[in-house]
Amino acid sequence: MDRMIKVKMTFKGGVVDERLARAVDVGLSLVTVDLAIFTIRNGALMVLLIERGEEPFQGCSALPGGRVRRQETLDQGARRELLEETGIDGSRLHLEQLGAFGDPGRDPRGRVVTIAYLALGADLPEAVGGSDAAHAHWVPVGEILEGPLLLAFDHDRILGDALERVREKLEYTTVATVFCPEPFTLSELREVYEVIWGRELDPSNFRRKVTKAEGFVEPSGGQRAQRAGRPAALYRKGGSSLLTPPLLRSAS
Amino acid sequence: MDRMIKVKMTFKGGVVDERLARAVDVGLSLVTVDLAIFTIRNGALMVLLIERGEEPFQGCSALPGGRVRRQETLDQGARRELLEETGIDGSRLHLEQLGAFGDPGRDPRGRVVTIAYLALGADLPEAVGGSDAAHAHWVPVGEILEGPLLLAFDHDRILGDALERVREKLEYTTVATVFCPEPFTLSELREVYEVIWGRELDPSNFRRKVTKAEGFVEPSGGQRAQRAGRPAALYRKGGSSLLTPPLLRSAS
DNA sequence: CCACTTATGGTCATCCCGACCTTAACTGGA
DNA sequence: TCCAGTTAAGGTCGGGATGACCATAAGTGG
Repeated sequence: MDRMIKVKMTFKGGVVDERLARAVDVGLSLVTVDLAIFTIRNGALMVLLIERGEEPFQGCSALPGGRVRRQETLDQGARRELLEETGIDGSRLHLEQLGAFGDPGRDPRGRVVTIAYLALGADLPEAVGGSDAAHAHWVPVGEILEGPLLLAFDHDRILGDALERVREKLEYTTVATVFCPEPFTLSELREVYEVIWGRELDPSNFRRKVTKAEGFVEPSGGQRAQRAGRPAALYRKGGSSLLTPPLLRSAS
Repeated sequence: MDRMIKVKMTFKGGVVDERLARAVDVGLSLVTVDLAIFTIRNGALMVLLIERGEEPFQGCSALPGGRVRRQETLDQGARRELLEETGIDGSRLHLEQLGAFGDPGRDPRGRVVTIAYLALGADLPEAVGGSDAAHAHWVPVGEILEGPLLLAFDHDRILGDALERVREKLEYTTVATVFCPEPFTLSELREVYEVIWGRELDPSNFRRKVTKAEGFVEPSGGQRAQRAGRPAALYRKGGSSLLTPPLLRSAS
């Protein structure tokens, strides 16, 4: 480590050329954030994808994301990209780091390490503003993971990890409430679990668990008429973030 | 992004100077891996620390780690650093990514994003080989988090996150077995939980849970005499990695 | 007025869990 | 040799959580 290393790099139009590769030999890399943004629409779990306008993977779908800037934390970078892609400020939204993905070769331009984030929200807008997100659209998660559509880079893997993380989070935390616009009914909250876990839950037992768990939901008063049937009571999210006891997905 | 950006950087002796900061404006960063390596010795949870031989934080204790090389995955980089620092090949060892830490200012030399890893193992050697690890030593975790010893960079936070991750992992996975050299007794496995959770568990109830959980441990035959008392039966780790039902830390 | 739908609440057997007791098996000292 | 001490192993028992299921409430539209 005592020798002098000189590196000269040239960037043009976002394309990082081979000279970047030499820089990587001393530990340099591009660092980006990518976002797996989930919401529930029409009874399905949707993820926000953009259509890439440039190489590599031009025309492919990909998770939204971008480079981390100099003065910002990784969380701030994720929040900024979220705002640019969806126009959401992130106050009524759950955001957490998923992990780092940095296999060499995941980006043909050279070494790029991405920090993946998981974002969950209710009622995220259909038409997303911002310059980068001109071709952003919501896609059902089921269609991606089981269909022929392939995502750019290693975004399939990131999406798969994000989905598994969400499923686990529903068991041990109260995060499911962020999928529901307030106030919400217990049926709406139950639908969140059913959609994300892909199986039906007993309405009665679900109600018992949710109302008994301290700080999960609290009655907000009032009722809401459904299309049919008895009106449902309304609830707000409670103060707890951890769910005790947990609501485990059982085999049955 | 259509303009041409030229960056010239100079590195010497591992010190990244201010010219790196300009490179960061286009998304470049140093990427490192840091390892929180835990083992149990003398009834205490220990973490491997090194003494830094150079600025910044010269003389401070820090988690072992280093730069990610060009051709390796993040996991491979972590495994390589692990081998260099401990001489352990990692076959009888649990290694998983903890997360990325990249606050600007966490390293006074400039923007450095580190991918933190969690490593758990049994019987890790006291004297660690390798050039970088001349001053490596095991330190009880309790002394660090509650004592006056401050770690370099943001390694306090990484260590805290790693500790919380381990505590959670014991609840929902069978990873506790990697702390025990095989074959082990159920008392030895119970001590793992007691040391990491910082509370005592009922031996009888612990035995019931562990032996009933599918694939957690399996009898290996034979017994081992203790210093006093009835000899204990020996077990090996089972085939499951998920623990169902989980072994929750309760309030009582 | 009735069929249908959804919400809400209750029952009941089962399983899990924490607290506690009992017995087994071995060590070491009187 | 006998006994106290120690650890392992297994059982009991009440409370709580859970899943399966049933019953009633309270709306809708015919």
